[in-house]
Amino acid sequence: MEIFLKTISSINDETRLKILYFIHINGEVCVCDIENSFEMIQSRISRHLKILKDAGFLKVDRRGRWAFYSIRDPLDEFRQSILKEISCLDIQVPMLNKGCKNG
Amino acid sequence: MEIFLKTISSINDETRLKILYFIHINGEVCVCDIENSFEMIQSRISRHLKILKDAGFLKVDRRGRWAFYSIRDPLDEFRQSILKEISCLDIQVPMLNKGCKNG
DNA sequence: TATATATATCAAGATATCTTGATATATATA
DNA sequence: TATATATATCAAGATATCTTGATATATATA
Repeated sequence: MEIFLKTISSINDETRLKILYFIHINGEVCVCDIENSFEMIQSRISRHLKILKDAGFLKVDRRGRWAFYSIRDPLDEFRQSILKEISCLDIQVPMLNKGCKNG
Repeated sequence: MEIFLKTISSINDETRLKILYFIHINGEVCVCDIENSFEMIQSRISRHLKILKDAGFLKVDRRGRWAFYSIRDPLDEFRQSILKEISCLDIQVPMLNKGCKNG
């Protein structure tokens, strides 16, 4: 129940839906890529990424001073069905705008 | 997007999950059945039923002075997958306690 | 070693959601 | 017709969530 509600509340926010979809179509990105693409302040992005990660949608890979976020793989069937549904929503996300000189 | 968020926010609440699951296993029930089974005040139940109905999970059938709520049928694939996931959660709901002389 | 960069976290104010109690409306019954 | 019952809706206070700006931490570079 708590895990289910954590999963649901994580996608109950327009900003997080956009971030999740953005990562879904762009693959692995770092925080400042999202920061620059969406033109949102970093603390806001970081907070939403943490929520999506804790809800089981994202994983992080820290390399150097960067944190690279991507869709967790494998994703269980329920989260997959959610992601599929989100993909059908015609969400407007910005182009990827790499904001830092990473690898 | 708005419809998706309305669907998601409707299940982002423990009380509504319980009510939805309760209707799922008991079939058609009226508001006072839920009121008596859950021992919650009527305005609270009414509000949550409206949210679940507006989100596409429930339908109402008004007969006499009663409003009978049940799972909307047919239910689209996404809401079905949500309902299926909720069914696996081992949610504790009270026994059906009919609180009014209907039917 | 000093500085710059990337990220995470916290506090405070703003906004949204939930619960309760009061009230309005519609229908059934005396 | 008057009263009781079932339900919906509203206002107000309580609680949760979101955004911003400040700050802490870790790593890379000069």
